[in-house]
Amino acid sequence: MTKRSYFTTPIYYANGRPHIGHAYCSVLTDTFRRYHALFGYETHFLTGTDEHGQKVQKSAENAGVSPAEYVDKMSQAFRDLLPDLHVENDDFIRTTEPRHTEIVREALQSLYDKGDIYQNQYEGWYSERAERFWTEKDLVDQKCPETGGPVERVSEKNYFFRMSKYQPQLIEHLEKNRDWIVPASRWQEVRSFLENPLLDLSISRPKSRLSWGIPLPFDEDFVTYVWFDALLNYCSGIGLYRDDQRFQTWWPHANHFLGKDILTTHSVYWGTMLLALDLPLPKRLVTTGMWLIDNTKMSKSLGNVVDPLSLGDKYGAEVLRYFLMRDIVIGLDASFSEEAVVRRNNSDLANDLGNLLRRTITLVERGFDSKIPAPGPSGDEDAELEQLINAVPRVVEEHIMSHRLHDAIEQTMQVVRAMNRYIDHTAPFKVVKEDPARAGETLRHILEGLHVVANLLHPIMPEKMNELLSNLGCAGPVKTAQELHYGMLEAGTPIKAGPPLFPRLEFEAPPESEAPPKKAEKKAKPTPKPDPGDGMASFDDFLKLQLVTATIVTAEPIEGAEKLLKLTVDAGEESTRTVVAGIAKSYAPDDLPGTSIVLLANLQPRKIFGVLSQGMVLLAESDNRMVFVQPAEALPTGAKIR
RNA sequence: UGCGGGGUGGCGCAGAGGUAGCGCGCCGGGCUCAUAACCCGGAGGUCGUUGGUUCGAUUCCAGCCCCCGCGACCA
Repeated sequence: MTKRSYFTTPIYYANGRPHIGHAYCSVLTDTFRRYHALFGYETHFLTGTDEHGQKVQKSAENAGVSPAEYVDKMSQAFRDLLPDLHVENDDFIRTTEPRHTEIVREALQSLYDKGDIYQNQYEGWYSERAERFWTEKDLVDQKCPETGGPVERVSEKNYFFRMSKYQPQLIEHLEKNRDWIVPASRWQEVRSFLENPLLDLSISRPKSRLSWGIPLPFDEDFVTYVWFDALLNYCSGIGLYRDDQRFQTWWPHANHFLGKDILTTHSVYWGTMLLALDLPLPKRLVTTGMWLIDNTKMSKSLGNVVDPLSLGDKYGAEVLRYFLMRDIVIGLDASFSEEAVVRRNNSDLANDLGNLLRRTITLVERGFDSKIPAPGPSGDEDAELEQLINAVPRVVEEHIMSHRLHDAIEQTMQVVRAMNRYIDHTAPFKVVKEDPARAGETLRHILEGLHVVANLLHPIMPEKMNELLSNLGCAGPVKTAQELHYGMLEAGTPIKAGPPLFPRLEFEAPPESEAPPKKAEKKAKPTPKPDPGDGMASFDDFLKLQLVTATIVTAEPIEGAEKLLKLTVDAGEESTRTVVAGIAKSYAPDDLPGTSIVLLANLQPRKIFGVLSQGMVLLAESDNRMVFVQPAEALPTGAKIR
């Protein structure tokens, strides 16, 4: 029976540029695909971009182009990243392609026909300004909590997917398949999520508000929203409803790789969708952790987004791949730093592997006319090394099949370390003078070991390992790991010396951070992205702030909040404002009325603890005490501060 | 208060019911074929804390403390 594996990454949302997280997931999936191929599986690898939705529509508007033009460009950025990272995908799907949209419509229609999609009135408070609905609870003084703008009661048609109907079946599947979700802790998480009743899933948006989507086949005034649009790519991409044989070939062997942040959508939403569609569930969900930057989540607003392309340029795609695969345990978070990349390159790749290759080849060049030495007398340590070399392919296979990639790599590198020990102990560089045949035999052992190691690391660093294999006089990697064993190199084959395979790298600290951050400072919130212009605020920047004097009229605690007070302030306007301030630890509410303060009047309103705060009170902080900033003498309220 | 993830030698991380491992770094030695690489030896941990289950827990359970992410205590 043919062994098969079908691999997917999430389709990436075409509303931002690729970052290290995308690169990681793509490389990880690619690595597993290559390992499975090495272990005798036929493989198929699909990735792509998710291109519909509000954000894309809006970004396109902002950019002054059509959504189609916009996503063409963004999708290309993701597509280009793949070859740069030596990712070899078989297919790249875009959710705007007819081969996808048609399937989505057919799937929706079939669910509609069987009654799993139903229409219902959705009633809520719609904020024109925020372009979204709020529930009664969200509202603040009957205003939009985000913008402070008006909301209106809107009742509109909406289509729902009967997700709740499939909850028991999904739970059953989960219980019967303990290994459905990797790692096991994530399986637990999903199970506990399913202990609460599922709600049905809203899957539509009226075209009047969102035109950039796939129209519902049974109601063209609506487009489908997110779930059916995006998740179904995993099936449309392999021929669902179009090429049954192809679909049957791959779908039962689906391995979805995904970040832990989208586990619920993939296990619960996608799971129930498939049950409703009478399709089998994917074989496995492999949930990855996140790369943290300086122990903080990477985010645009912090300005710590790591660009995989520049890193690839700087250190080489394959060094980056090795780092990403080696320095994180699948499912756990790890912290990313360039320094760590350099360290990993130098210790594992340059010192251990590259240097071993180098010294071996030099010895073969000098003592054996650059040809693989003929077998010679064996010594005490030979058998042990041979055994190790022959065992490692199966060890790696076992680890890979249980998604323990870091163990697989570690075990492979152990062979390299063992060979460094071996070459030291057998000392061919010495022995060659009195017993060339014996020296040749020891070198053969190293070359054979390198051959096996190169094949086993090939899924992680395909080009570098091809180079290594070519140094050993091999045309390329083995077809499958089954044939991989000690003794595959032919005596007399010319070996080729090349430049160092993995040069040592120097870590250059970025110019800014000459002082490493102190431990004590770690607690401090990361500072927001510095302005491009050297951290200085321009005069114009300052003028944007409307600072005025004001007087506190009333003050009261906020229920449930420890540090917050709700203030009513008079800023010289026709009506007073409500402002929330974090001063409950420093001031008693009763003492506050009449206090003059400085108010930042044009701050974006924000709902805090159910109270809409319209502005910010300027405070100075000292010893954890918050102290009002006040004018030096009494002024009328509303006086401008410049 | 909530949800999730953590607290293991100087640093970065594995691990798992039976008296702790890996890499880096550090100290001492060796080698000279090699990319200041490689090899040998060494120092260094009461596995956050307190109870419980157990013949036995760092590994299981409960409480507590601390850290990180998300969220309503940030405006």
